[in-house]
Amino acid sequence: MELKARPTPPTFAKKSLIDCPRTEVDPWSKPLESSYGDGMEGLGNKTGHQCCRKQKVKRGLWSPEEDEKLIKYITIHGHGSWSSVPNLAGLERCGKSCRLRWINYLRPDLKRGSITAKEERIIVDIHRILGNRWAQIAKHLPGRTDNEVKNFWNSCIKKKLIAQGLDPNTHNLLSSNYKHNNNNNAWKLSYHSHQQPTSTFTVNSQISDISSMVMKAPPLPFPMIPLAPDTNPPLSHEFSSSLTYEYQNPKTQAFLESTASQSSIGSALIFSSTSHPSEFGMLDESCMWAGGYEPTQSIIPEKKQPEQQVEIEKISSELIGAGQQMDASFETSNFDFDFNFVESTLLPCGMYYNQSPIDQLAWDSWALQEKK
DNA sequence: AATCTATACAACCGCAGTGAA
DNA sequence: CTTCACTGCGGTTGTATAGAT
Repeated sequence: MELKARPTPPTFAKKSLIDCPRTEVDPWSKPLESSYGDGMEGLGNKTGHQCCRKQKVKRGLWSPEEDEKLIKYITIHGHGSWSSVPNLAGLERCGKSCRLRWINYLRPDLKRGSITAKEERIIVDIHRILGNRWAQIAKHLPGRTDNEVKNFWNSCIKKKLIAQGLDPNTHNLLSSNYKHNNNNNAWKLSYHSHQQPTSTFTVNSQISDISSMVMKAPPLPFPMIPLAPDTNPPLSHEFSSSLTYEYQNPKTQAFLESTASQSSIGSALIFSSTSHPSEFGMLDESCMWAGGYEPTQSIIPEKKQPEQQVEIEKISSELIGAGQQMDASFETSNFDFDFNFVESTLLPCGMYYNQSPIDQLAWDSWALQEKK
């Protein structure tokens, strides 16, 4: 069997935190040989994996030799039962460790390299709805693992949001609950927050250029972030349940209905509602908010039939062509697909966007960039 | 040059869910 | 119905490395 050659490690320099986008880490880089787990630390270790307690197992970083053994075995035999993999592959590791190594590092379909700005947007947008459900978020990022998403969130995005005065847990404004420290230009939580959420796009537009903003200027002053009109109920976790959010506008609904009747889309769930955007994910597995990114084939499951894919592309292009702007994600009985449009009148998460000339401008320039 | 500190990310831990015995 | 092994997930820790002092 032929194993994939390792790419030549690129030279890289660690960037400053502000630049955040991940450093150009060589995906195949390995620490010094001497640092690999060289003992049988798992033996008799009360805190080790259950499966490790019965046998001698190595722990710590994997050596290239171990990687090769695992790759070779799984490529030929598949993993089957993970607990039997170590023995069959000739590894002194526990099954759990093998599984983790394969899933997070050795799988051939993993995407190597830094997380892109686009992927970052997706992570932020979905996290806003789902919270720390890393595995769910990772499903929207082909080739990325939950561990990777989680690490990126903790080491990068979280800091960016805080630097903008946004609570990374709720994505709401931090206002008085976070105190800005002029010395280090950072926001620190001082007590429980209770604020208005920002619009989807507001967050995205800031994130896309946060490095320069933070570097060259103090953190964004709150007034730059559009606030909810007085006529709206308070948007917070003590949120009024009287307000109902609807995912879909009549125009798109009609369009999809007509399309569904003559295509493979079938029983598309095209309407749902909730009292708060944060509940979108809980409403129904088949309909969730996941706005903020472009229609993309990358999130379309591979199992999709070619004709379905063509259909999706057609719908996406027609919607875009019609100049609609709306964020939405649908799942039909057969498959799911996502659109990126923003129509402020439809989606409260994005409803402030049109009311802010700053955001409108940011949107336009972002959209322009994305087109290029 | 040596040491310290911060960062990124790989790996581990413990828990929950599931299914087979 | 209970037990147990297995798997998947989220939180946390460990470690190599870059940059600062």
